[in-house]
Amino acid sequence: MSFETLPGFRAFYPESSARRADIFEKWRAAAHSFNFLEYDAPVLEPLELYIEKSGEEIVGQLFHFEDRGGRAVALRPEMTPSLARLVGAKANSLKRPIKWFNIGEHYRYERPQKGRLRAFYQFNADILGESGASADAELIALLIQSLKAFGLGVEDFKLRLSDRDLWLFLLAAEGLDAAGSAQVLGIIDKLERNSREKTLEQLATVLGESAAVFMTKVEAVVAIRDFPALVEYFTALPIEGTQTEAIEARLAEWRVLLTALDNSGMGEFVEIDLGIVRGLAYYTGFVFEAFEASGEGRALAGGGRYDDLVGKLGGQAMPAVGFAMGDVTLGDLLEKKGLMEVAEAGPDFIFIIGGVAERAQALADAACLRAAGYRVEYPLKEVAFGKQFKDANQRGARFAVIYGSEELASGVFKVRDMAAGTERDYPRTDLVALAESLLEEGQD
RNA sequence: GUGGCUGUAGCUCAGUUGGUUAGAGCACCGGAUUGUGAUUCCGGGGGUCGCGGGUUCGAGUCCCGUUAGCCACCCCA
Repeated sequence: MSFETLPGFRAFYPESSARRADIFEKWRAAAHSFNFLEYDAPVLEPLELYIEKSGEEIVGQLFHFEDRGGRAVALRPEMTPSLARLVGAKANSLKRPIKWFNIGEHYRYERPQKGRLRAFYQFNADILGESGASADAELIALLIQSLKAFGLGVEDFKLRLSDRDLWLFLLAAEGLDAAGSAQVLGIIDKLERNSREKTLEQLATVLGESAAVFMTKVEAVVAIRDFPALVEYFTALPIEGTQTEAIEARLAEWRVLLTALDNSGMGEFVEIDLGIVRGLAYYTGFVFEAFEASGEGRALAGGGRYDDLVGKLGGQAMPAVGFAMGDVTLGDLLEKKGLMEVAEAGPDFIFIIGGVAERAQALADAACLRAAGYRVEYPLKEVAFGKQFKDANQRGARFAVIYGSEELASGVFKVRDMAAGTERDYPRTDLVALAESLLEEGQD
């Protein structure tokens, strides 16, 4: 009987494990630099948690089953519902703003394809308890920094920024209620993927005869790329009274957001693009997605404001904004750009052991250096000298230390710098101090 | 869930119109090599040719099914 890895799941041999560790380290370092705190939640959750957030349709996309206690459970497909529950449960005692992040594996029962697997890692970051656009700016700055940390620049990726609130003004002007608006946003979300004819057809089912006129408005809005044009378009809308003030207020929020991003040095990555509205209906304000600069591929990261969700899932209402970044699309991009760290570091020291008699001293020294935190390797069986050096070379050792009868007889610590090819004797005094100076300064 | 393409050693691949015991390079292990590493030489392990069925005297090769991978659609939290 033979077994294979389940579809859409990956095994991590040391090389890919090293790459994954590198990605996690950079994500974590970025989050820490913005003073986000790490949290975690169960991988297995009540199925109901996801149905409550996303509706019954979600069940078909989940790994779910009934546990032996008769509970309907699911492997987490995303982090946000768990986060909302955690925060909601302690809402009154948590210092705000709450800035939290998580790096964890998520599971979705979907057909694997380019940039999408069934098990993948996500970096989630959220700011809760602050409704102002400064929070959106802080979060977006973290998102951009998290990508820059890999050496990616403006020529590699961009962040497409949009706003569902602005869309709602437009839709209200068309006389649409909440349900109709949600429907139209769903159509706009697919604008890029569908033909103009198909989009028109879909709009007509909601708007009837005004669909064609509305379509031209949509095309004008989606073409806007800079803030002055955005202001011009929305202040010129034929809308009166309190709505006009609301639009003014909304544009002021935009100003706060864009100014903060410019001041943080992130402005160059941001591109206004109201074509982004994001699929599910719970987003309430700014929404954004990061893409490869060429526009190819799936989104590198996506997020937005969700001011109503915590109240719905956690009981206690709380404004929130967050993003998620996956390891699969990012890994593909890093690979393509040649920015993927490939190998795990080699050992600091490999011991070359002459024979059974010399092994005792080598083991004692290895234990000493290992206790001090150095990476030390030695052969587990008796092997010819030449082979040991060859092996040390192949394993990428920084230094080889020779344990032969001559060295032990004369009481020296003979160290060979594998890269330089130099070899020197050192007195057998403080090995840890010697190791430290060798690794810092090398061998003269 | 739907469709297209592809499955021969760990990896990259060869394998003639269907014909005996399925090969190469790389990688791995051992040796030449009992005190010095990237070269060289020799040897070795590793395959139910993705799996199942069919056609045939005979199938890695042809046909059907299935499974997995890749890609696209649906969906994308």
